[in-house]
Amino acid sequence: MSENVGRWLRDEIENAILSYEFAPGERLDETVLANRFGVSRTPVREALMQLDAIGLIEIRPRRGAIVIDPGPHRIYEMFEVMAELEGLAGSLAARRLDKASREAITATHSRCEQSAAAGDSDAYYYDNEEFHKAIYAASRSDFLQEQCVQLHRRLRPYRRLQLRVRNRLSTSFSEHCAIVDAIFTGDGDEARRLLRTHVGIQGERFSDLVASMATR
Amino acid sequence: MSENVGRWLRDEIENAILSYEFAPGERLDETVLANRFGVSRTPVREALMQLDAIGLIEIRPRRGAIVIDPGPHRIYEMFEVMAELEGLAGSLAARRLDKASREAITATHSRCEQSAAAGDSDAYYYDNEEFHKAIYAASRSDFLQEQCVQLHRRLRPYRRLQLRVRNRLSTSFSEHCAIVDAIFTGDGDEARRLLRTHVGIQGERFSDLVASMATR
DNA sequence: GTCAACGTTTGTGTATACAAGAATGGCATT
DNA sequence: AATGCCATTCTTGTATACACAAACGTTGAC
Repeated sequence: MSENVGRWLRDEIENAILSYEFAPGERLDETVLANRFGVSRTPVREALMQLDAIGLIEIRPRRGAIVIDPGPHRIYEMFEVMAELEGLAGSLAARRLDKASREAITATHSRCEQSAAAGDSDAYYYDNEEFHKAIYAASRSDFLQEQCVQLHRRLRPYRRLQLRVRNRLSTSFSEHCAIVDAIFTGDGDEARRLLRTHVGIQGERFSDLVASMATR
Repeated sequence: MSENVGRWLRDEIENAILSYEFAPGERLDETVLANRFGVSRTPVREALMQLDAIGLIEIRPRRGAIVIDPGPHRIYEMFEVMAELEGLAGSLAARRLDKASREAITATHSRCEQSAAAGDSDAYYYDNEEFHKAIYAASRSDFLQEQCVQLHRRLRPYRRLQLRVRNRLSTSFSEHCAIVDAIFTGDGDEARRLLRTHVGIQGERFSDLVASMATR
């Protein structure tokens, strides 16, 4: 639990939104939330203001807060930006790689290998996250790392859907192998290119998924 | 003035920070701010929470808020990310250019030409901003556009310093010409490359500036 | 029967009061 | 004289109360 109620609530509500407990478009009543978490309206409001600033909810003056529904198109746009940022992280990582980062990438990469081999998509989902975070860290750019982590977090629910797709686990892992190779050989441009497609493909897959659901 | 006091305060304090009225590292006392703006502490706190979420200030639990001092290195990192995002915007703009965007770019571009010819760095500063925003808009990616505008805003104070540098106006404008060319001919890769260096060079110039001030 | 206007109700926006934690200064002790 | 501890004070964190705006339902008129 966090140091003060406001931040704790922010994390709590953020998780609830990201796990679809609070559905997109749903109205968030301050009093209801306050009762639910057993606190007064004040910290609830503070949490909501922060979530509004992050862009997870929208507070319409005097009309309450609603959970933002990004919509398929916007989610695709977010993946597009994510791809670009990860590409940059990869290219910087290739240039600036040091021993510690190299070890971190190797470690998370082999954990991915194990869970991919076991076909455990839940484990892979988690290990994959750590792998990507290791690359952000290896970029040695604090700002870039923060931006990546934040966007990664917001895209989490949409990424989760995809690993269940047939063969995605093994494809994803073989892409990882090529990325690790490029970074370890110091080929920044190649790392950038590979990461951009590796991430970008998720946006496209998401689009396909939505399209197939819409036409069904 | 905005629709409610909290948001108005957020903008007000944000501007004060970006214009160095509240210096980096300075402590922001809630009561003092409340008195200064003639409101109670509640909306002040709400404004501060939002600024914390955006990353302009840091709220240390039970110890008050301080204005974040990014420091030269972090500012360089921010320019690096900005360069990447602008590159993406340019490449998308080249691919998706429509009549309206083309006209907007042309219009802002020629305004830049005029103020560059007049040697009016203040006017150029403003026109340059509009030119870049026209490119963001031309990318037709709402999310990317928002991210760009936000980062652009945060980097504003550091960009302002640089236009005073000798010859920067004409160099900047000739870079613009090449960028417009690439976008209008639909050469996305070239637009990306040009924009990346056009923006990236500002980060480097900023570094040089800081270095020269430090060794003086 | 339908639409508009008014009143009621519900929920947000702001202020204030109170509680709890951190900083600061003084006093005592070594 | 310096350092450590305790008390006081100041500031933040949370709750509550009140004010005001918006939505909804009801009633009346056309």
